[in-house]
Amino acid sequence: MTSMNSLMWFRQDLRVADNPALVAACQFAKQHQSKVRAVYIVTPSQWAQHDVAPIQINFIQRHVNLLAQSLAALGIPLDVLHLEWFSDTHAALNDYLQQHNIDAVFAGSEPEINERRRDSGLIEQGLPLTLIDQDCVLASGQVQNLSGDMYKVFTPFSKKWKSIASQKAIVPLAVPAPVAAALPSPAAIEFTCPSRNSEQWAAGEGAAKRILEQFLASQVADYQAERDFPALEGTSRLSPFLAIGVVSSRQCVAAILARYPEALVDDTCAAKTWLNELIWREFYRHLLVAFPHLSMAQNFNELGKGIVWRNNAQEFTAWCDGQTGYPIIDAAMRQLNQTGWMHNRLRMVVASFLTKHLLVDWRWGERYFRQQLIDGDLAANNGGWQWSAGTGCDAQPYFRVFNPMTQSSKFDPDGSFIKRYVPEVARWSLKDIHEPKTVNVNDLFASPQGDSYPKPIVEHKMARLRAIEVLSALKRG
DNA sequence: GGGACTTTGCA
DNA sequence: GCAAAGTCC
Repeated sequence: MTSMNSLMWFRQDLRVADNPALVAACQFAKQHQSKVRAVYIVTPSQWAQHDVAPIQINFIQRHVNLLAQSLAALGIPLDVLHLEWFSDTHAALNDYLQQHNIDAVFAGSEPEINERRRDSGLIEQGLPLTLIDQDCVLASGQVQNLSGDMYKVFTPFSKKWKSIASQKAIVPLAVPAPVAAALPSPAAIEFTCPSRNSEQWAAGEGAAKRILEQFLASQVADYQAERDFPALEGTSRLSPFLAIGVVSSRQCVAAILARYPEALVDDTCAAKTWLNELIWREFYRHLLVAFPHLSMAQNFNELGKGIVWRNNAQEFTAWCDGQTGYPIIDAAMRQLNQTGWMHNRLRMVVASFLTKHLLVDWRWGERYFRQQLIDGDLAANNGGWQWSAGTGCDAQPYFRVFNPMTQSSKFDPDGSFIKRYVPEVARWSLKDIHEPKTVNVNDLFASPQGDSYPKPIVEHKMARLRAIEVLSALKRG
């Protein structure tokens, strides 16, 4: 005899609110008057291969612990399975299903190729797994151009996205009702993985909800004006939560619509710029599903294969360490290294500098970002890097090379962000901070301890022309 | 400070 | 024909 229990398998959807797979698991159990269990699977080797940042792993661990508590209140026990690779999942889940008389497994879909292969493999091998689209407001494949294909340009995608979304009720799902008596508070769970303290970030669905509400109440209208200034807290700072699904994009869009009901149809809406950022996220996820080679470190645009990267290892290390001699670049990289997060404007600036000025393969930078970022997300990270390198979709003309000096004076005009992370230049003039001299007279300020600051690693004008020449030669064929 | 530098998808 | 997170002169 079978007891028809159900299993909720949590992955990148670490929340009990607006979680359609969890709701499905609870409904299944209710129909069959049976029980619900939940699992989270830790795969250190797979994560290492995917370059998941230790700080993100720590953030996930904190949320799995909080999730276990929330689920206990609903009468759902959470087990954490420690495996190594995705390929170990089938055997482990099969055992688990037998052990607990489980007949149905529910999980939210994920866009990355290894994750999708794992899931389709499990289904082929007979695991009773039901995947439910949950990581986007509009599921991959639902936003198509008139030829029935995925868009390759953001603006028409976003227009179509809004027109479809405006026809739909965007209503987050409630937390499911308890399925059984509350369970005792679960024991703390620790992953056997490299970990790096993420306590600088509040954790939990409640914290994410508060950040979202506060941002919408007081900042979203100024987002367009303030989002480009790293010294300000002008961005939502929700990316770490979105990346692991502590908050869903549907919750974010619904929260926008609660305050700005016209957001999807009125281009002058105060929330439109931030809404567009959420649509960028969906765009990149849809792209990852439509073009699986993006998950495999390949150029979106075939032409990218022809770029002869310089790939100078010392220059790459200087970039990673924040020692390029361009204060804006170094401040940005040090923010990443010290906090596990970087302001979005600066992500574009440093990516342009690495790929264009230094001609280092965008994959090197993309990988380094994933290794450091608390909000690491393959789709968005890859999309952003390829956009910067000029190998991506939404093609920018190849001669667009960010000028680090212009970007510096435009977006950190008083140098306050730079000085926070590059104290060596604190006493420099603003002009020198924004336009570091190739021959560095500021060495005079170096202290006897030797905390001098490097001269610019590359001269802008030469590097710009060099990058444009490499790319234009490619276009000429 | 406005136009030139460009390619490509999309309607 | 329009647009695309820029720079240069």
